[in-house]
Amino acid sequence: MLKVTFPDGAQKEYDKGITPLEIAQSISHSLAKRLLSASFNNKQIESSTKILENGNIEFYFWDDVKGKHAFWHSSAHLFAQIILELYPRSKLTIGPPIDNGFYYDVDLGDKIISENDFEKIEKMMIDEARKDHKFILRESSKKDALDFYKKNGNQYKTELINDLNDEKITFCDHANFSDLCKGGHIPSTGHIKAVKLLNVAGAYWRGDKKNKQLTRVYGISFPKQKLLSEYLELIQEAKKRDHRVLGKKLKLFTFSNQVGLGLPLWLPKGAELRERLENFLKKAQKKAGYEMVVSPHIGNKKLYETSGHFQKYGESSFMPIKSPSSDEEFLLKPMNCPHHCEIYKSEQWSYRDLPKRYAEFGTVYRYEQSGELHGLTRVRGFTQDDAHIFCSQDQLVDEFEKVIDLVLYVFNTLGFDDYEVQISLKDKKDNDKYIGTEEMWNRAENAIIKATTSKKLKYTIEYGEAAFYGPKLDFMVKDALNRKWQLGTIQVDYNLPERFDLTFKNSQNKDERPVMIHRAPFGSLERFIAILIEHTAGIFPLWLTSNQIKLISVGENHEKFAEKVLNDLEKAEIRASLDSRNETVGKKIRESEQNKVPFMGIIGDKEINNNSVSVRRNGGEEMGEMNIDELINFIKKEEENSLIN
RNA sequence: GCCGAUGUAGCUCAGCUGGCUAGAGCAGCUGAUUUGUAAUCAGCAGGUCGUGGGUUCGAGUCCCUCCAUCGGCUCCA
Repeated sequence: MLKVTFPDGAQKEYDKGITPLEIAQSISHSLAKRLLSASFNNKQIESSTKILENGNIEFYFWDDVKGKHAFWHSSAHLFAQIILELYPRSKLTIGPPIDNGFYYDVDLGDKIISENDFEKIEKMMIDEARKDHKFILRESSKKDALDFYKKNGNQYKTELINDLNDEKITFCDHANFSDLCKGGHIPSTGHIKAVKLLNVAGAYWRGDKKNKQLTRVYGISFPKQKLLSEYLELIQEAKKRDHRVLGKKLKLFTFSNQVGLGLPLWLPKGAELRERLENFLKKAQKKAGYEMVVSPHIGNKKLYETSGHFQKYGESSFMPIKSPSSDEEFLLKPMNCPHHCEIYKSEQWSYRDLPKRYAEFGTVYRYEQSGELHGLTRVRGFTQDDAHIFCSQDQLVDEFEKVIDLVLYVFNTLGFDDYEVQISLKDKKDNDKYIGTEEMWNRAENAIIKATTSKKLKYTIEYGEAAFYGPKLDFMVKDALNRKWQLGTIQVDYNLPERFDLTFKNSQNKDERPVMIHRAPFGSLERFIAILIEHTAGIFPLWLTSNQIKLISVGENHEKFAEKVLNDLEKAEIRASLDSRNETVGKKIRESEQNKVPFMGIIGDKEINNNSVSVRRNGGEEMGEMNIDELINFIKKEEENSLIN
C-alpha cells in the first residue's frame, strides 16, 4: 500500500502500481472522464504511469494550462501520425504545445503542404481520434531508438537522441504510430473532438538559419466542437482590433511604397495622438528630473565605431552616406546613445552633478529585413522615447528603481495591466556576441535583479536576449492576436562609458566612470501606439483622443445653436466637432460610433428649448441632457478620470 | 533574407473548370429629402484585374519573373 496526498491535503491509500487514471476513477467516473494529465511529486506524468511510492498527486483538466498542453501535445502526435500516412517519406522532428495549440516541424522532402490540404488532414485526424487509441509511454534503449530512426534516415531525431546523454529515452505509441517523446499526454485520442489547422510556415531546424528549413504546421484542438467555434470567433474579433486595420479606418497612419517599406506616414489624427503621448511623457519626465536634448538624424560613422554598433550591425544596416568631397561617411542614426554620450562629454562633471538624465524623442532608422516588417510594430524608421542616465555606481540601483516607477506609471495610466517583466541576460555560451568584461556584466546583472526584486516585480529570465553591450529589463505586452512585443526597456551599461571614456570627478577629486542606464518606457512611439490601438480597440482614453465629443444637429434649424455649443466647448479647450450635414441622425451617430468618438451630443428642438445637449456615450449609453456648463464639467471630469485610471 | 499563401474600383469582396463591352455593397459626386440615438431615396462617376513576359484563336482566370501584402521562421542596437 502507498499513501497518496491530494492538493487539498486529503490522503488516501492505494495499491502500489496504481495509475492516476485509476485513482481518478476511484473518486468519480466523471472526474476520470475529464482527466487529461497528472503530476506526481510536482513532476508531470502520464495518466497511465504506475505510481510506486508515497507522494502528492495533482490532476489536470482542460481548464489547467498543463491539461491543455498535454491535450495539444497529444494532438501533435495525432497530426504526425496522419502526416506519415499521407507523406510516408517525410521526416518528423518536433511537435510541442504552445500558448494556443501546437505545431509540428516536418521535413517533407520535395513535398509541399498548403492550406488546401488542411481540411483533408483535419478530417483524417478526427477519424483517427474517434478510434480512441491509447497514448502509451514506452522506454527504449538508446541503441534501439537510434536504430528505429536510422531506418527512415531521420537525421533530426538521431541528433535529438544523441543529445540525450544518459537520460531515459522514451517513445510514445498510439495506434501504429511511435514518436520519440518525453511524455505529457492525455489518456487517449478520443478526447480530441475538434481540430483546426491554422497555418503553414517555414521554420529552420533548431531555429538556426544555417540549417535546413522545415515545414511547420500550426494547429489547435479542443475537447468540444463548440470550443473550437468560440475560438475561431475570438480570432475574428481580434482581427478587427488589428492596428493596421484600425489605423486605416481611423486615419491615423499610412504606408506608401513610393516612400519606402516600413516607413510610416503619420496622418493628422495620428500625429495628434503622438503629440499628446509625447507631452504626457515629457511632463512625467520633467517631474522626474530629466532634461530634453536633441541630436541630428545622421552621425559620423566613426561615432558608431567607437560605440561598437557599427562592427555589430554595420553590415546589415542602411549603407553609409558619403560626403561629396572628402572620405567622410555618415550613418542614418540607428540609435541615440552615442550622441548622448557625446552630449555628456561636452562638459566636465562632478559627482555633485550626477545623475544626468538626457531625454530625447529620437527618430532612428534601422534596416529591418523585408520579411520582418509588420505594421507599426516593426518598421525601418521609428521614434524612441529614449533617455540615458549617467550616474555613479552607488546611485545605480536607486536610479534604476526610479525608472521602473516611471515605466509602471506610463503603463498604468494607459491601462496596460497585462504585461510581463523579463530580465534579458546574455547567452553564456556565445560570448562573441557581446562586448565588455565578465565583471561589468555581472555588476549590471546584479543591479537589475536587485532593483527588480525590491520593486516586487514578478519576472522571468531569458538568456540570449540581452543587448550586445548589457543586460536589460524588458516589459512585454501582447497584441490582439497574442503576439508578444517588447515595449518598455531599461538597460544597464558599463561598456559605452568605457568606450567613450566618460568620467566625473568623485569626492576624492579622482576621475571615476559613470554607469549608464538606457531606458524607453514606450519603447518606440510607433510600436506603443500600435499596441495601444489594439488594447483600446481604437477607443482611446478621453485625454488622448483627438475628438472628445461630436455634436450632431438634428435638422437645419438646429445648426446655429449647435455651432454656439461647439464654440463654447472649444473655448473650454474641449476637442469637439460638429456634424451638421444633411443626413439622418441615425447615420451621423453610426459614423461617430465607427470613428470611435467617445461622446456624442445630440441637438434638436428639445435641446434648443432647454438650452441643453443630449449626451450619448460611444456604445449607446444615454448620459442625459446637460446644459453647456454641465457638459463642460462632465467632459473635464471624464478626461481627468481617464488620466488617473 | 527564408518557407507558404494572397494581390480585381478609395475600402470590403464576387467573378465556377480560360469565351460576348469585368460585377456588388460601402465611400465619393449630383439631385430630392430637413431628418431624434448604429445606414433616407434616386442618379452618376469610378478598374490597362499588382508588374513584366509567356502559352492560347482568345487570359482577371494557366505558366514564369519581379514587386507588395499576410502568416510564420531567422533577426531585432
